[in-house]
Amino acid sequence: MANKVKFERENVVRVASQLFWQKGFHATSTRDLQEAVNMRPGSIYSAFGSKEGLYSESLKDYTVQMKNQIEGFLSSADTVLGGLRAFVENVVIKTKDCSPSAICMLVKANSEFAEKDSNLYELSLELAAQFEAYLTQLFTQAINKGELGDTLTAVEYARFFQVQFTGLRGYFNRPGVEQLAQPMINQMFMLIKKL
Amino acid sequence: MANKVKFERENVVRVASQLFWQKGFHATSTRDLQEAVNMRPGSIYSAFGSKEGLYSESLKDYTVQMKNQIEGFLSSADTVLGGLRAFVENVVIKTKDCSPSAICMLVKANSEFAEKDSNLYELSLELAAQFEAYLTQLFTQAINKGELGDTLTAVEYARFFQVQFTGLRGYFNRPGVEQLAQPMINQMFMLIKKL
DNA sequence: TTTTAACTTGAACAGTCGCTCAAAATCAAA
DNA sequence: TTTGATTTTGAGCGACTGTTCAAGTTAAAA
Repeated sequence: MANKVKFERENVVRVASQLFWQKGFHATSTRDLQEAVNMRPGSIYSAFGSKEGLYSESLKDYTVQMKNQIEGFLSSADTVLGGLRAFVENVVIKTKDCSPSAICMLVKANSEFAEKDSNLYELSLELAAQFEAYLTQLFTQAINKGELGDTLTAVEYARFFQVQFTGLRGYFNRPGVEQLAQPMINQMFMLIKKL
Repeated sequence: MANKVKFERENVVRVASQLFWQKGFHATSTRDLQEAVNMRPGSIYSAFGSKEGLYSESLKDYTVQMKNQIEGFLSSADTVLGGLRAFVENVVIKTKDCSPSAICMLVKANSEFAEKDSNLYELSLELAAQFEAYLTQLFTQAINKGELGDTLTAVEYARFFQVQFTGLRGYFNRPGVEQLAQPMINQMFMLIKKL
């Protein structure tokens, strides 16, 4: 005794995620979203509760997608560092045209939500902490496999990676510097190994 | 035969700058600004033309202030690198409470304005390019003074500095990681010297 | 086929947005 | 003191915001 939902929740979230990533939360209107996901306000609000609810689900999905992407590169690489390098190269170099922004959506979120007690700010912190924990796992593997020395702990490598990665993505969020990407990524991984 | 303006343009821009830096352009309403600078809409609009005009002037002022700050640290330091280090330490560590955000306002601007042909996006690019040119000057001095080798060119040092600095500021835009700041800054300047 | 709970629709609400402009206030020059 | 150009004021405009909900549509269960 029911009617079935006519939209695929995964697709809707993915489309919303792209729009939010591109324009940011505040500059994306609910009418922008309605058009992008082809749903009327009532359906959106019954499915996600609010604009904030949809953003929340979009940001969570973004981090899942990012981890999936890393897993993909890891599974077709000989080493953990090789997988991470392929991931960084893909994000910084190859997706310049098809990605809504060079800057990580998590970083954008952390930058946009200023009030320290807002739900979305706290969500961005939580997801960033999860991602750091995930990276720490990967660097633990890299150390155990002998790819890296143990002058730094895994979490220290993870922090260093994040600083470099965020810094690079910010730097390449502009036109005309494409040819600098590969040498700077080479430098980044050279530094990781020499730390 | 006239009336004189009753506000000090510099102060108004500085206050507006803090608010924009904290909340971002889209999340700052003209009524927020009116209250913060204690001016009525008519006065603001006759002085700055639009919300965008006031933001534009605020962002320009921000970069001037940042350069002034660097000049201050340079003039009371023995070396260029020492001055830059004092600046970085001051920004990342000491201003955690009194600064609207750990993240550079220029980086926030570059991240917020997605449309590549918008005035404010192009302004953020222009100011970032100016800042890179300024840093390049400083690293040219550092090389000439023998503080750094010349395996990298001045502009390459400047790019490396920006990536590190932006990455660090992004990483420290969260609570509970304060004690990591000094070691990571030490690491940053160790790397610059060893490049 | 009828019933009925679930889903979709889109007009519309109350509030906020960036911004305008006629009127009032101000003060240097005449 | 009068004049008149300039600045300040704040009510209010039209557009847009996030969100609601009564009415319409759908399809599984009876």
